[in-house]
Order: sequence, then C-alpha cells, then structure tokens
Amino acid sequence: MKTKVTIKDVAREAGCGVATASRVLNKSGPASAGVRVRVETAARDLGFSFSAIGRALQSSRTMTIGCLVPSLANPVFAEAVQGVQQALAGSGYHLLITSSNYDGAADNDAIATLLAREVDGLILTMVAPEESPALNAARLRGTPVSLMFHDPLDGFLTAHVDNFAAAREVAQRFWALGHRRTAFLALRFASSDRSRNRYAGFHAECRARGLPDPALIELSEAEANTPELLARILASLNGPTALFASNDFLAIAVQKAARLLGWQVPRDLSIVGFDGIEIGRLLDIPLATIETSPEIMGHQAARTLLDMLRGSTPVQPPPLPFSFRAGATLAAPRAERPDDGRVAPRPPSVHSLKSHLKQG
Amino acid sequence: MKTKVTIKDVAREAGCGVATASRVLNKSGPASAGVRVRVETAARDLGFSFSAIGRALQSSRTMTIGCLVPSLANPVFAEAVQGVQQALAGSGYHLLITSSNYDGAADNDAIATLLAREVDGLILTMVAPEESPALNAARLRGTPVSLMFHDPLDGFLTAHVDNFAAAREVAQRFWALGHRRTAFLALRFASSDRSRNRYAGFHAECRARGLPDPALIELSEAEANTPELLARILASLNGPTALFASNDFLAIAVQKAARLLGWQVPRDLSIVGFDGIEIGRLLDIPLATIETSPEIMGHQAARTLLDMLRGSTPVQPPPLPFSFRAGATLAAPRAERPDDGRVAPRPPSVHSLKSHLKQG
DNA sequence: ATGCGTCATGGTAACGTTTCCACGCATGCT
DNA sequence: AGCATGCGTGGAAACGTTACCATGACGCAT
Repeated sequence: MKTKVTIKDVAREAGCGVATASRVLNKSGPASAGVRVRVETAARDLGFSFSAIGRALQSSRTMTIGCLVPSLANPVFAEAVQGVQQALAGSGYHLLITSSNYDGAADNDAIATLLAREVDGLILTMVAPEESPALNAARLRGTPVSLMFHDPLDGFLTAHVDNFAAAREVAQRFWALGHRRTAFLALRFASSDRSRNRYAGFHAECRARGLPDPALIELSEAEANTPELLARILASLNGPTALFASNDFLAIAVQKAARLLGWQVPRDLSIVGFDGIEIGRLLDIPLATIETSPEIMGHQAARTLLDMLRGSTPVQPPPLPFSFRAGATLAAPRAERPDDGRVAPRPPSVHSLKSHLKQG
Repeated sequence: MKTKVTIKDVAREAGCGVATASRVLNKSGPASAGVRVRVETAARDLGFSFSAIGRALQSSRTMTIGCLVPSLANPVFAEAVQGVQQALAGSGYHLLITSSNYDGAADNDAIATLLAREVDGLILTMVAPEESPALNAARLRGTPVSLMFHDPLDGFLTAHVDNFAAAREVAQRFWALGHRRTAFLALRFASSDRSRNRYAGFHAECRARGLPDPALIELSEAEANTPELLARILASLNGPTALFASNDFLAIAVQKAARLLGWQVPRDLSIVGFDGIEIGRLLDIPLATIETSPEIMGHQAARTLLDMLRGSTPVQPPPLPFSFRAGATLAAPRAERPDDGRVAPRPPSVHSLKSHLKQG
C-alpha cells in the first residue's frame, strides 16, 4: 500500500459517491443495506482509515489538546500528565505535549506553537502565567484553557492544592513539636509560584506562632544534586532544628547532606518534604511530607477542560485535598534551649568532610 | 479577534493575491519590496499565524512525531521522552505522546491512531513489537519508525542498552564476591522484553559460572508497593544472598521488605538494581545498580528518526553504554556455607511481622 | 392517476495552504 | 524594432473530509 487510501478510493471501489461513503463510515446518515456493506467491505479491503487532517480542516476541530509542563523529568509533572491522559482516554481527544524546561520565554513560545496547531484546548503549567502574551492570545481566540498546579488566577480555572495552607500546616507541626529555628529549602524559587506560595504560607504561620522568620535557602540544580555542596550550605546556617523542603527530592537530598555532616535525622534536624512521592515511603527513614496527588490534579484539569469543550462553563473547583504524611524524619528537637545560648554543632572542616566522603 | 484570520485576509488587506502573500510570508519566492512590506504589516496587524492544518493538508507533512511509551509515571520513560523533546527542539517537529499502560492491545490501537493523524514518524516503546499489525501498517505506509529500549528487531532501528550483557555483568559481580544463591525480581515480566532479556543474561552468566539457576520472582504492582507482602515473598525463598532487581524502584522496595524481616542489607542480602535513577545515590545506603541514561536513549532515537525524515538511511547504532554503579547495597555474603548445610533465617510469623509494621 | 412526502444518493462547495502555470511588463540583446 | 529573457504577480488546482442541497425513485393517500 504505497499510496494512502482516501475516502474517494473507497467510494470508487464501492461504486458510490464520496458523500454516501462518508455517511456510511460515520454512521451519520441514511444508507441502504446494500451500499452499506459494499462500502464497509471496500474500506476494510483497502485498509482505509480517516485522515485526521482532512477532518480537522473541514470541521475546524483537531481533537487535539495541547499540554505544557515545565519538565517531564520531574515525576510530579509526569504523573500529572499521566492523569490527563487517563481522563482523556476514550474522549477522542489526543495530547500534544511540550515542556518549557522552566524557561518563561520558552513557555510563551510553546503556547504560541500549540495555538498555531489549532489545538482545541490547553492544559498548562507555566513559569509566569501572569505575563504571557500567548496566553492572552488563547483567551482572545476563545481556546479553552485549564491550568494545573497554579493557584487561582484571574480568568482561568485551575486544578491545584492550597500550597499556602499546606505549608502553614507544616509550620504548625514544627511549632507543636517544639521547633523554634526553622529553614525553608527551595529549588528555582524565582520561577515557581508554587515554591513561593509554600514559603509564604510557612513564613506566615511562623510569624503567627511568634517564631523567628525561617531561613530561606535557594539552590541551583547542581547544588541540589551534589550532597557535599548542600552539606556545606547546611552547615553555614544558624542551626535550624527543622527544615521544610519545597519538594521530596530536596528533602531526600538534604538528608544525605545532613548525614555527611554527621547530623542524625530527626535527632539533629527534622525534615518535611512536599509532594508525597511514592519512594519516600520506602526509604530507610520514611519521609514526612505533604502528600498530594499530581495524577488526580491532571485528571481534574482535563475534566474541567472537557467540560468547557462540551460547551458548559464549569466553575473553579475547590483545591484538591492534601494530607500530612507522618514519617520518621520528623520529631521533637533534641532539647529546648534558648536561641542564643545554644552550642551549635561544630561544622566539620572541609578536610574532614572530604575524608568522610571518600569512605562513603 | 473572534474569527481566525487566514492568509486570504492578509492578502485582501495587503491588496494582493494569496499566492503572493504566501510567498512573502514563507520567503519562498520573489516579491517586490513594496508588496513585501504591505503583506508583512498586514500580517502583523491582523495577528496572522499559519494554520498547521491547512499546511499539512497541502504538503502531506504534519511536522508531528508520534511517541508511544508504556507509561509516563515511570521516570525512566519520562526521562526518555524528555530526551526526545530535547533532540526535536528547533527541528520544527512536535511530539504527540501516548501511553499504553503496559497493555499490548492498547499500544496497537495507539499506533493506529497516531498513523491516522498522519504523523511523519514514530518513536516507540511497545509491549509486543513482534506482533503488532499497526506497526506493520506503518512499515507499509512508509512512515519512519525508531524504537527505544527494545533490543534490535528485524527491520527497525532502536536506541537501546545491551540488557543481556548488563545483566551478565551483575551475575559476574555476584559470583566474584562469593554469592552462590541468587534471585531475580521483576515486575511485568511477561510484558517487558527488557525484563526478559535481563533475566536471560543473568541466568546465562549464572550457568556459565556454575551457579544454580536464580530464583525468579515476578510481582504484581500491588505486591511491589506493599512492603509487607513483598517481605512475605522474600521470606519464602530459599535464602538467596544476592538479589538482582529489574529496576531501581523494585530494588528500593525490596530493601524495605528486607528491613521488615530484620535482614540487614547488604549483610544478609545484597541488592543490585537497574536504570540508575538519581535518587538511588541519595539513599541512606546508596544503591548499587546498572546505570543507564534514558534521556540519551530518547535523544538517540529522535536523532535517528530525524535522519530518516531527512531522507538518509541511518544504520543501527551500537548499544548505548551502561556502567555498573557501585553502592553500599552490594557486599560479600556473610559467610561461605555449602548450599544444603545453611541454616536459613527463620521467617518471622505473620504476627510478629504485623507488630513490626505497627511501630514502623 | 396524480400529487406529495420520504428516503437514498451523489454532486459540490468549503476549510487554509502551497505549487504550478500563465500572464503582463520591463529590460537587454541582436 | 523585434524578440527573448526574466521577474513580479495572481488565478486555480489540489490535498481529504463533511455539510448542504438537489435529484430521482418509490410508496401512499386522495
């Protein structure tokens, strides 16, 4: 079958007009029994299948949904996309996926490209949703948009968890256990409204409880993936007893770094993560974390979009639930001491750190 | 901008024919300076952008590549897709992604759908590449196909690591350390040629070294995610001293299970994984594993496909390198004992196991 | 028997783009 | 001056599909 077979070929083979063939194959109109079987056998014999392009051109619907996430290498987004796929399965819509690599300019371009492809809808997680011309173009064009992970924003619907409230809960739990000096650890703080909202909630609750402001640590990826660098940063802090990591990977990395410093988790440092990735459960010291379900988030975003595509005008759904997952990385601090009288554990010299690494 | 603006609108606004407008906007033919600026300003003013559909219909090229993976929730595949995206960036091609959820029928359907969308090429990781009618349809149609993860197969090019050889290396290392009783742990053994090839290599090397055949354990997902179930299975084995897990997640899960049984890793059981996921490095007991790069694999598959699309006929590239990553989960067995004289550790009763879980 | 409604059917326009071809005009050559 | 050449330009076909409309045939009621 060198050349592609069109509905015209089927019609010729069946000895009828293309309109009739189209009606038969789409079951969209009347047809006598005779011609029906002729068309159907012809289609089968020739191996005919519809051209989505021809269809799209005529109906101006592509049955394609554009999806933009910062990165698929981050399992949180990969799972969300998986949830989207699942919600879309059987709906006839397919997914055109792009990632921005956390680059604000790239995600604007990506949306423009998706619009040029005439996607019927968009599911987006962006770096800077507030200031994207292409996003506005989508609105003007009337293309339905559904957001994921973002907190609610002007005219858009979003599937999200309440990052602020979740972070407050962490601070509250730190406080209840007696922690006073805390830290917040983030990756790409600048390019993630999620991280910023988590910090805001954490900070607000610390204030509300009368705790000193948490130390804010922002890492590059290189630092996050190099435990000895991270250890050095950790050692330079003002001796926090509890650390809230903006995601579980960071929480795991910081544990490794603490171990390099000879600190025991949770005795010398309590750690709580965010996201609730599966592997956290399986660790030697199961990770305390805020458990969310990216998959359900993707699912909800997709269902909202499908509603719009069906013509209804859904309302902003409430935030998805999160839950605090207890874990062995969180405990009361070793002892209560006044802030200024505390003897900080002596940060190991670079030399001793290195020798520690060598044997590890 | 309620209605979409076409090249016809631009032409009318610029006072020229559509052919001229097309030539100007594509820089594909001659045009006088005057008309050129008129067309360009008109396009800008009207906010014109090409319709990918109209283009596709006329040129019979969609500039879209179809990609099928078993699941995006598995970071190995997510990273591979990331690699594909990276290789495609700037090429003008976009990615239409589908996942099969490890269902052989679903992946056949998925390919059929991608072909109906007239993708220009396919990048595939399938459950059963040997027996997919749709894959054959792609071949007949002349759509270029590039595989990922699969070992070389009849007429197709694939980006892969030599699973067989990698698994042999693991067996060899077990043997060199003095392990005699081994086990192989797999998820979805039936639906993954990768797992099967790894087992085959592991088995072959065991034979070659005169070791008894490894115990083969195949898990459901539920079992893999429930450490106590996994622990029970582990306890029922004939006391292996070394276990090769078909991927790193399993390797981490089995560690948890071993811990539930009171076994120490690596003293009572050595564990080696496969894939080399980043988190393995950060664990309390860093995971020994076969390190591969799914991202590079995706990158290579995409580059091979781009070569085909450019008209050249690339040859099968050699397998991508893997490397053994040393880790603290692998050591010599506690003591050498004749196979039959060994006192197996008593599997804990269900009751004691439960109580152990309660406090964890 | 005639008219009318119903049903099966096929022709054709339209969707947005590119490419082929033909036309007109200016220029340069013999 | 006549002719070839080249360039700028626009008309129209083609890609595959569906929707609209017209046509023809048939059955039924008057």
